[in-house]
Amino acid sequence: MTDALSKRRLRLWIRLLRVTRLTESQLREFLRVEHGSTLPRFDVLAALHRSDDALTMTELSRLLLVSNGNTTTVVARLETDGLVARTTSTADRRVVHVALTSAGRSHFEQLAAEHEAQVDLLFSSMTGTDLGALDDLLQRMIPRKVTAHDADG
Amino acid sequence: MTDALSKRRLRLWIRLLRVTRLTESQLREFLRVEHGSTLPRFDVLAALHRSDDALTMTELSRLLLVSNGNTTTVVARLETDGLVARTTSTADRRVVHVALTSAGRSHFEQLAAEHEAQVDLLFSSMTGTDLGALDDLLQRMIPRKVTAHDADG
DNA sequence: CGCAGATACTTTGAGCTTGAAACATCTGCG
DNA sequence: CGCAGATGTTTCAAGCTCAAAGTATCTGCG
Repeated sequence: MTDALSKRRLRLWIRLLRVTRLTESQLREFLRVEHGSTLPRFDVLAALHRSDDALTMTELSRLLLVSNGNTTTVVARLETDGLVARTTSTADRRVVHVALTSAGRSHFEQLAAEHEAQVDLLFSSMTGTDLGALDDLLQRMIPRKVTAHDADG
Repeated sequence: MTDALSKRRLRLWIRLLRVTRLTESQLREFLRVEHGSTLPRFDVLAALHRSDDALTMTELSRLLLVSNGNTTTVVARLETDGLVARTTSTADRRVVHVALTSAGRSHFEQLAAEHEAQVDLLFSSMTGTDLGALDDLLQRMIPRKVTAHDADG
């Protein structure tokens, strides 16, 4: 019954998407109402904070799984707001280093604590055991790259 | 160790988001390259197809977890392309019924089969047992609505 | 050195997405 | 009946997102 399995995989994907969207919409609401911010802005700040403050545009794009053009616009806005600073690399003048400003750092640290509390609340039904099991499953769920050739077979 | 649990929940959320984004980007690519279409278009067609072809704008928005304004624009485009039809309800003239056209139906059925195959491929590492376990976990993971009051406590 | 291709980033055009405001219509209370 | 508030949809402004095209710079081969 390979057929049934593929249907189950599809249903699972839909369910996964649903949980993700509901969660995202809650977090978006939180960021907007409490901090006048957005998810993509938060994501950029989080990536910069986690990496001890020095990422290139390309690294940022890859970490966040978004296009390079996208990163440009979000970072540009954050720069306007004084939360990050862009500096052209001296070693390679094509490269732009993006770092948190001190304002950006303190802004994010405040945000991050509340964000973690929100996530904790949203997933309060998940026990330690659940988390372990789910983590294990998601680890193996990472989708393999599908090529045009795969679909032919 | 409530603290550690909240950190684990946060890590789990990040992991979940990552799997979802990777999958979405693969499916987006598939729809774009193979069919010149997009995920939101597919989602609307899927909802209409599943519900035996008669949904209002509001029902559609709720099913897809997107704003009502968003639904308007996606449906408008699908209508332009002749894949769906809008008709004002006679019982309540505020209400718009959206249905697949026959072109839309056959277009979607073609698409759906290939989409299911893609998902099957993306998650080919997931066994029947995995699916059962994950399904169970996701069921309980559905985030509870967080209110401003919750965060105060 | 010189130039061909690779790499880093930005710009562009189109579509998606949101929340809020505007509009149309309905429902129910008096 | 009449109108106040609720409900369904669209419009709007702003921001997000992508892929493709464009610009700047670098690297390595000759």
